[in-house]
Amino acid sequence: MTYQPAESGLALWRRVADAIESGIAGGKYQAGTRLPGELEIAEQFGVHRHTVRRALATLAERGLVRAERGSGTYVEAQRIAYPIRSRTRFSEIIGTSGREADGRLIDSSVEPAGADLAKKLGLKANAPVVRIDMLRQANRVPICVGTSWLPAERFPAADRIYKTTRSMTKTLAHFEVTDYRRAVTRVGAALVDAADCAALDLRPGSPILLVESVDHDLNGDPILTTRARFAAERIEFVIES
Amino acid sequence: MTYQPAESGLALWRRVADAIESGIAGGKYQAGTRLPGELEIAEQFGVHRHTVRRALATLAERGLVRAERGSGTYVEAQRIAYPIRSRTRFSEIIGTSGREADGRLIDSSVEPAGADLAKKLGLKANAPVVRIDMLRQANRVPICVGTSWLPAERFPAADRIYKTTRSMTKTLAHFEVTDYRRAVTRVGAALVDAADCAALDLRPGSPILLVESVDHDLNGDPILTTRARFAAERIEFVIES
DNA sequence: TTTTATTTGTCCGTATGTATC
DNA sequence: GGATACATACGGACAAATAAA
Repeated sequence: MTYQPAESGLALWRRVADAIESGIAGGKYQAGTRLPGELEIAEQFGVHRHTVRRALATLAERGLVRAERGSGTYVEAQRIAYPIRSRTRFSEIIGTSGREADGRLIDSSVEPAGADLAKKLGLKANAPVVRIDMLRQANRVPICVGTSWLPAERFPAADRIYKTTRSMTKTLAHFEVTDYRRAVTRVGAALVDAADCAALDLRPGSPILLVESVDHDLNGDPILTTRARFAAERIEFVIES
Repeated sequence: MTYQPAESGLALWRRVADAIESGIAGGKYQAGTRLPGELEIAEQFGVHRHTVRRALATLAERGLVRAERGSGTYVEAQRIAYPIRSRTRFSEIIGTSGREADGRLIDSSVEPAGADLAKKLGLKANAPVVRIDMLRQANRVPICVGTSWLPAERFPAADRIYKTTRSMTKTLAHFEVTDYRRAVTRVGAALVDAADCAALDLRPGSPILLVESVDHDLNGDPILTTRARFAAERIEFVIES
């Protein structure tokens, strides 16, 4: 068990970290602004600069702040809470957070489904699917890039509908699918690649969240599967059981 | 819409990628083994090396393969599917996948809860909590490091129990909590820091999955909250709705 | 330890089909 | 139709890292 100062029962660096975190949560330090210098914070708490550095390091690891050598430590923007549940709609989620959702079609085509894709969508191998590559934004800030696939027989020219509606929900509604349910979601993480780096406006080496999902209509038939990359610094998934 | 060779309706590099992916899924290329060289694959499909490189790049982005300059391209180990549901138990999940789960206590103490922690656990500010830092492994491979907090009044010396049982489920059972439920899970991503880098046996700059969770007992009272960092290359979360 | 061959990474270029204005 | 931009595909050269002789 760790050494603990007798007076408080809490390691110094944890107290400093808690205080700074409270300052961010309470609005004392606004997103995007610069924190006081390490020496200044140290003086303020009456601790050594190393203690402040340890506190800042834990906050940086959790993505609350970002240190820039030679410049200072900055408060990161709060991540958008992105709930994953039976009813998961990008536009609804972003809209609820008080932001304006926007989708943009990057590319599309009709292709024969590979083995994996055919299985996910319950199709025969090489059955035609509509592929839609898209970029999704909240308040003009890119949130994710991804690819969706729909059965081409049931949803012919879905890509053209998406291009005008800029919303998957509206696109499906065009085909009389008024409601649908998320069946399964898989979440992993990786590093951004060069192409996504530009599309998502991220620095090279930034982490991204990989999401694979399958949606069913109300009869339980798969209608849509998506593979998306989210900017990890802007999003946090929330699963409520 | 993209240019497509008329004969097939599918871009060449996509066909190559699909074929290699099928080879991995079908066991033709086993995890950890080396794929044929780029030139060899190119000859096999009758395409240019650059076309193969594009196919491999997409597979690498999804974490299926990993290229090593001067050596070759290797099939990555399949990520462990880690379901997130009402009943989420590390040892059960790892055990079900045919692996041996193990937990190790790194550090612990009793501390006053900060504002955020007290709220999550439904305690008064500065109420004492037991903090347990731990490392969890599957087949001796580190999977995650994290910190759990429990109300100290209800679970006195929970850290000592954990140290011997090496399992949170067994620790809670010791306090007559035979069952508990995951209430909420938050998932983000970041880069590994120096300390976790060593603990998780990762290369610097590797992505990690950040997980914050709160568990309730069957009365709906919060009993446990955890903040963990998972090695993204070894784990994939699965949410079924 | 040094050399050599192999393999991936990066850059130059050319040609072609498609989409957009 | 023309001009432009972009993605695909091929060709070649060399650098950098690795592995084996």
